[in-house]
Amino acid sequence: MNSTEATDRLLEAAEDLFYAHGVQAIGMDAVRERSGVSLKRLYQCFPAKNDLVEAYLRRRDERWRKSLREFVHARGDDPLAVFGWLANWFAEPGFRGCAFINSFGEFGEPAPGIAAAIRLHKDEVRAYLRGLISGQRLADQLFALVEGATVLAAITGDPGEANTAREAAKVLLTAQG
Amino acid sequence: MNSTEATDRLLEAAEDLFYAHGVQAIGMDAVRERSGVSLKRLYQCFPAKNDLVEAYLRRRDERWRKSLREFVHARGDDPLAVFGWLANWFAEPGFRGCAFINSFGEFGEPAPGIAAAIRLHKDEVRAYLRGLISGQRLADQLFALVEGATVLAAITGDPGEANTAREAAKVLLTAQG
DNA sequence: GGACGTGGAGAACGTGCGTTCTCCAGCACA
DNA sequence: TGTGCTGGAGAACGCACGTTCTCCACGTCC
Repeated sequence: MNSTEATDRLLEAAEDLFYAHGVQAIGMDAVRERSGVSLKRLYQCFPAKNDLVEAYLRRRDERWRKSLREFVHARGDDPLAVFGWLANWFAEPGFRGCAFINSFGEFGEPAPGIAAAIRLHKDEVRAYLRGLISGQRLADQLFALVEGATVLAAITGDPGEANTAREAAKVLLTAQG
Repeated sequence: MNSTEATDRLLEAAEDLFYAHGVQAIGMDAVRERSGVSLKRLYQCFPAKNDLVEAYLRRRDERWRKSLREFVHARGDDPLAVFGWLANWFAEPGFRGCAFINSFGEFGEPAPGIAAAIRLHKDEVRAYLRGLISGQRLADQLFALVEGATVLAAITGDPGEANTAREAAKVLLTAQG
């Protein structure tokens, strides 16, 4: 197994475990076991756990936004499609809310790289919405709805939060679009 | 010092520390030091850390909602006042987002009492908004805005998220109120 | 005054975990 | 065949922390 395949496997395992159970609840040994990569190799790829966490967040950001972008693009870049994508996401088995919000809660004072990854993700999503929607103010309003729906769906376990947010978004788009 | 004063001091210290740094980052010894209550007494009042965490959340829920309720009531129970209160909260030094969302992120699989306290808080806030706003659907939409603004203000550090949400709320209230 | 219960200070214990170290099997190469 | 290198398995180390235990000072009742 070469080094890039090892990092791939590690990131795959890390994402599954960190997202499902929280970063702090998962030890390096669990990542090793799940990935099948030895501990020695693990520390060659990621010198410390923080590095693995940061890489996990950055990779998840890329994949998450790509999935959203493609879904929405396939629907003619209709801003409301964002909420359709959310509905699917919330209904997935194993949905546990936004990995970045969860990580923000998990680390009182995150390591600089981790804090940066969290902020970057939100900045990127905001930028995406601003590109999708004419009117920066309107885009930011929809962004708040997206975040609120995600948090509430995670805590209450009700995927219907996506529809609530979607209806609000529709009103906002109609009134201000 | 009698037992009720000890629990008060403990809860005060726990809230300060848990909210500021996260629950996991704070050891029982830090709570002891800050409260001035001996470890023995601490474990008499709260047999395990989980019990202290749960009590912290339940107390914070009561105080948080009381503060919001009174602020809004003093402004004629205007639903938009909710967002004025948020703006004040976000601008407070030491604001670190919603303690319940943070705790949800912190514990992958929370102890049952803690999970219940988190869910209860959101249920209570939702119920409060539904009482404040005619139209359950509209109240739920505003609830999503509240949660989204809180999360974004915490992560970006920008208290202006309250105004963004407020403007959205105004449009929703006008269109559907 | 002397036995006794109460409560505090802090040591001690057990465990989990991030990180490093030890040891060895397998292999390339002379 | 002997020699060194690579990488894996897993033990070991150090530390943090939840929880319990030890010891002792102090006040209370016979």
